[in-house]
Amino acid sequence: MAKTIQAIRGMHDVLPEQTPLWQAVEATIREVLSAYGYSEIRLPIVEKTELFKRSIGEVTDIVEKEMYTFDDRNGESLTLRPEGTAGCLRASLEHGLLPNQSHRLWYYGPMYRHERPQKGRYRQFIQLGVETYGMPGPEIDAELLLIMERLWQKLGLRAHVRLELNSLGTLAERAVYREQLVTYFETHSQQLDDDSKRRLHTNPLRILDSKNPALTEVIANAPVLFDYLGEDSKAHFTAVTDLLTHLGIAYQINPRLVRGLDYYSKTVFEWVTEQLGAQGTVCAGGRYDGLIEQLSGKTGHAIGFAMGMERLLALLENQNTLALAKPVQVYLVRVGEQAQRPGLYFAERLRDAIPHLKLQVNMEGGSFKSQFKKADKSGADYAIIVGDDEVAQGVISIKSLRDEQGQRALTDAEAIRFFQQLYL
RNA sequence: GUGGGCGUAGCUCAGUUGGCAGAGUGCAGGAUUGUGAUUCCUGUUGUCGCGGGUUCGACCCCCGUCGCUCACCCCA
Repeated sequence: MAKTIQAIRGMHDVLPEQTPLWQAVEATIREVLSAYGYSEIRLPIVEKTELFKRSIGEVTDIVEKEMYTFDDRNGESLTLRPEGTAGCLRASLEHGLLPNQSHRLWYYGPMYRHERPQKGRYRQFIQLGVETYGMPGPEIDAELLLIMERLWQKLGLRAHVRLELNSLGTLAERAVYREQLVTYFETHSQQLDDDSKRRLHTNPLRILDSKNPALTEVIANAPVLFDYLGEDSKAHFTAVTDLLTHLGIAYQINPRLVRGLDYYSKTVFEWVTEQLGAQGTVCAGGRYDGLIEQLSGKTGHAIGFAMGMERLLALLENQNTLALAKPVQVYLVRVGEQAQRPGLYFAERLRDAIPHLKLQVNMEGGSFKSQFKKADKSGADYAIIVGDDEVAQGVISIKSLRDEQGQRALTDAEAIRFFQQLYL
């Protein structure tokens, strides 16, 4: 058993038992996004390493130690995408969707980060990404949150998530604040733990988010980012919160909310839950106006978010709010030499008559008993029986597996009509 | 990268101060020569994660290793 090849650590199979839930969630997501006029964009999973280094930030953990990077045959360094924003923006710039245009886009697919797996954190994980370009005003910030609000409600998860909100200001404003913050923490460095001392040089804003209770006091007395924001940033943030209030979306301002990626500015947000242990962030995002200029040299506006699908599914597994599709509605049992071909032919006629009918034909053989067991296990509503007796009499037998309707013998045409009335 | 817990049948898990490897479930067959889900009977599944050591003897003790899992870090 140990010799058989296993999946790569942190990369999981979604088994048939789980796929109906995934499909239901995916359908709900498409429904909500299309209600707001968003278009799907499909992007490569591999990009040039340089793209991620330049957009995410050279000194972030993702770039420093979590990327799946390898050399192509021509010696060029390539990387399995650790997130979607950079690739989406790259594609949009490359194909002239930017700048000076507005777009509302979404994508869905696997991302890769070489981290130690734990609950809600995997090396391959599926993200839904939503990105919008060309809209500087606070209304698009609010629209993204409205989309999520609507999605939570459709999924029956509204009570399980909380919206936290903050503004990081512009890159320039944050740089000034960052300097002040580093100075402050340096003068209090004897009160910092090892992790925080390390962050002082990598990502000092992260210290504010520390889980160490010993740091509560130092953090509480630290300079507050909001005081360093310019008039424009403050007005933008106020407008966003005002819109949310009037649209009836509950939120909490979290002045210590700091996104991990370098490119964020102004509005940032996280939807968090208490139910997933340490990985409580299910959906997060923010504005990244500066990244467009960074990658293209031209100014622009962008805001988006990403949602972790495995985390969403983990939340959903405790619920029972979605109607899941059955893989099989009707199961056809064939018994006896004379019944094999006629059973198969009838199945095709039935599929012609009801194209979306989910009809499975038993080909495993076996006794009546075992075929009925499989019919029952398939979850089908009805079993169709084609046996030698039926063939001799020119009929098809139909038996309900979910109630006490009993069994009936019908001609082919009657049987087709019977199922048409039920499923067409 | 660091630390804790756990690896026994397809699945969920018992097990013994070191002495023939178990149950439930699933699967197959039968009771019912053509009828599932309930009931009863019978049968079936193992390199006890892998490698080494100690021992007359190791699923059990020791060392190493791999995997899973949870937490730190970080993030969706």
